[in-house]
Amino acid sequence: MGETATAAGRPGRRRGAARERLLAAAARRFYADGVGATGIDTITAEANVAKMSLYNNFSSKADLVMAYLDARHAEWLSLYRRRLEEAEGGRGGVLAVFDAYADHAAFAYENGFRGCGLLNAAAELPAGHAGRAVVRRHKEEVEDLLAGHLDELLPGRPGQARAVAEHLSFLLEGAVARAGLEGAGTRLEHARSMAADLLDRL
Amino acid sequence: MGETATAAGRPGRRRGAARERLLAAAARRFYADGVGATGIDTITAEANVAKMSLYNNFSSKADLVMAYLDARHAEWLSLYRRRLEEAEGGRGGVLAVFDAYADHAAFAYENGFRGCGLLNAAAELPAGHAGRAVVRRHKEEVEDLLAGHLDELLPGRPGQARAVAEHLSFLLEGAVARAGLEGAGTRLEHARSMAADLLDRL
DNA sequence: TTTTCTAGGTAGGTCAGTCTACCTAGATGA
DNA sequence: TCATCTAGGTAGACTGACCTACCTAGAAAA
Repeated sequence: MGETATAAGRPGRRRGAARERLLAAAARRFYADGVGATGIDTITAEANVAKMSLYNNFSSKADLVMAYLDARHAEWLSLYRRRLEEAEGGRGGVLAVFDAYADHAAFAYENGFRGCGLLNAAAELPAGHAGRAVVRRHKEEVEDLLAGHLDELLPGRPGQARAVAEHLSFLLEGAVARAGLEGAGTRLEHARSMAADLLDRL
Repeated sequence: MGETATAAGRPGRRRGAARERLLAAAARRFYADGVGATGIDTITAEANVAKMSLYNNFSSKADLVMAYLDARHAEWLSLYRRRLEEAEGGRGGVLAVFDAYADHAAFAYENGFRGCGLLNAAAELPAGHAGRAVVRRHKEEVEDLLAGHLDELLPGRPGQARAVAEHLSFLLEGAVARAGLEGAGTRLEHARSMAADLLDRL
């Protein structure tokens, strides 16, 4: 690699940096190539980190996968909160959820957009794996957020709010899946306007 | 296994049987455990077939995966056609699509329902893989079928028919994904009644 | 001085795919 | 009806690549 051995020449020598670099590299590779298809060596090489640093920071690859899932959920949440700051009212809140997904889709992924990273990971995980529960909770949380905004739009009608929240969460989930197959965000734009129409007709 | 070596005692000795047994075993394991997590040896063992029979019938594991994807698409289509026979009109046709997915979900999978087998496989396949195009075409075909039934319900309004078809296909796709995370068909029932409501309001 | 990093290696397993050597059901032809 | 031929089946060893997980020895940082 022609790199010098001086500390200045190596960006990764900061204390605690290995964990961050590992998580970032794992997120890139897990999303672009899949969890099973990504080996330990690939991740440590991309993170510019020694193999043992992985096992000093995570107890196993499975542990790293769980950290990836938690991080991706947190990442989406922060996109959502940023959108929410600019949003107004229940309608704005609902659309902020859709926009947060669009923001996530617009990231510069190496192999293009491939759908929801959490759902893709869940598809690979074995039946009882704890990671599948994380993904399920993420989807439920998104639906809950939608329900909260709809409560604002439908005061005194919590039943309808929940039903519409489920409808919108299916719409969003389906659009993300289709967008992932096509590598483009068009389907997400459609879903957003479908959601807006649906809110107009409430 | 205590099996005798006589031809009668071995079910797999019929000519051409190896391919069928391999496809059936691959379908079970690929769906329940994932494509990447399922090895060649597992499939041949479950099919009660020699390893060479796999390579006599398929050029590689990738080839077997493609055959699995085609077979699963064909399987869904036959479920749909069966539902369509009992269905009446455009409304019945739309609901037949939803019912076909529910039928697929009700199969006795070893690890329970895990969502759309095609979408799950696509999540594991690398970016340019031909299998991803198969899955994409399957989803487009489903949307086209919906659009055809909606043309019947919305004569002279093909634009609206296409828009509603996209909406319904997202609804269906999202519900399947959520149902797969939960291992139950409840979400699919909800999606079906959402679709019925939506048709009533056209 | 202690902690955390580094490079690189090792152990033990699993993977896809190939090969050899043999077997058998069923079509073909006398 | 019987002998033969052959496509497609069998069991299982084997190769080379890759996987996770852990280890070592020394450098760097705090």
